[in-house]
Amino acid sequence: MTEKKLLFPIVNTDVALFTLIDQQLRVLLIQRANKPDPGGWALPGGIIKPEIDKSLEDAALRMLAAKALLRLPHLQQVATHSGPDRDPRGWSVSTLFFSLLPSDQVPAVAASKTEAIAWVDPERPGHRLGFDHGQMLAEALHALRDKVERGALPLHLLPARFTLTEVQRACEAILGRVIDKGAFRRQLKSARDLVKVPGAFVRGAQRPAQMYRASAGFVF
Amino acid sequence: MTEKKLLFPIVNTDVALFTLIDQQLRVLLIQRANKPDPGGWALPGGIIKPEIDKSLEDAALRMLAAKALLRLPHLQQVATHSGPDRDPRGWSVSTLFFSLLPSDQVPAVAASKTEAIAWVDPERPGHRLGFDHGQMLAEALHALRDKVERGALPLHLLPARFTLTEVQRACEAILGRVIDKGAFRRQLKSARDLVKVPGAFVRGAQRPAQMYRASAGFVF
DNA sequence: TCTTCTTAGTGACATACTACCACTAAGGTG
DNA sequence: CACCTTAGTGGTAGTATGTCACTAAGAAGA
Repeated sequence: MTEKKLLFPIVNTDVALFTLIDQQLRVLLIQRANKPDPGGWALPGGIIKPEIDKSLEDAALRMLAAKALLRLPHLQQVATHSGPDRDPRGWSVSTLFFSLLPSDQVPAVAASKTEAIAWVDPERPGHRLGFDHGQMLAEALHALRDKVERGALPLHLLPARFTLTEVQRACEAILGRVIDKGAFRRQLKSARDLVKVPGAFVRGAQRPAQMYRASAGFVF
Repeated sequence: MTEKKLLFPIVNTDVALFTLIDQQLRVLLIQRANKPDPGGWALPGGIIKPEIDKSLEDAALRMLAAKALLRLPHLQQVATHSGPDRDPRGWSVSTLFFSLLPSDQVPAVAASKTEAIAWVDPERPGHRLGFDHGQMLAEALHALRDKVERGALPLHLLPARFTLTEVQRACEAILGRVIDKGAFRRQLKSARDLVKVPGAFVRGAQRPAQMYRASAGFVF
């Protein structure tokens, strides 16, 4: 570390963007093109621009929008990391968010000319993560699991219409364990988060499955 | 807002410091002496100093230490607020923490020459709070309640040795409702957070009460 | 046409947990 | 020594949850 530390802290955001691919939980990593640690893999994020961002959330959404995600259905703060050494450019503050991307919108996330992307298993990212992003990813996953464990339904991972079994599979992918169908559906009924879509069924080589959508006042 | 906005965001911390006074939950407010909003009441906090602080937590502890609190037993992040207008000095980022002060250390917190202090009911602060500190206080209280509701024991609010009834009163003060003694003590037993202090009893006009202390590996 | 297979969807039971309440224990007080 | 107060324990009932069995409704194939 030979370069001079900045006088003001660097303020940036990072997002753990989760989705489902083949009913498996995946998180978005990007391969850095720019100054610190070029070629390294990291959570998407970057330095905020006070002249255009109205908040940290705003900044995080702006940076993801640059990666072809116009509207994210959800963004939740996890924690803020800080310190003089976690970013080689100097004293930095980084607010971590997690977000859920509907599985049918995965193709909308594309690699740019300069940055490669990868959807990886959040428990075994494979790529060595730069900065303290390994720890951050673990925290984001923990926050997501905790929320689902407490009964929140990760409907934002699914298309606008879905079956109850799809909701169950999404929860199982997040929690990493199988859930009993009967008990799970009991919970779904007691919560008021789901509404039947009349006449909409998924057909296959079995009994058709009723489709549902998130109720009006649903918040994850 | 006529003054020019700063180019870099202001980074500061705020702490909702809770304690028990007469078995009631109280939070520390200070009366601002300095530049923005002099005379207004706010949560203790301030701008970090990258040259001496090693993290946001470090900065928060340093500012509280200046108010005669050398060692705080606990500090937990709640959320980070941000935006161009929440602080009149310009675009700012503020990380909110909450902390618990043992009730027997309340006298150690003293007003300085320039700043008055007040211990107020977090649900009805009485004083109008500046910035967005009203909202922040509500969030900190919610985070504390949520944690206790999920079974965490607020032992840091109590002296090093305490009775089971004192633990129950502390939880009741936080949650704002009475708790059944039988059910509460069952929970205490199943958790492994408490250890009897042999031979230590509190005597009064009734059966003596066994004293306990936090177990070795206890974390709030 | 009818059998079989697969997943949707419901219900029944045992267990675990918890709210509510009653009871005994062990001091002090008058 | 009767009585008051709080400490501490245990029991019961109602609720929530895990486990599992069963029926429902289509497609596929003999």
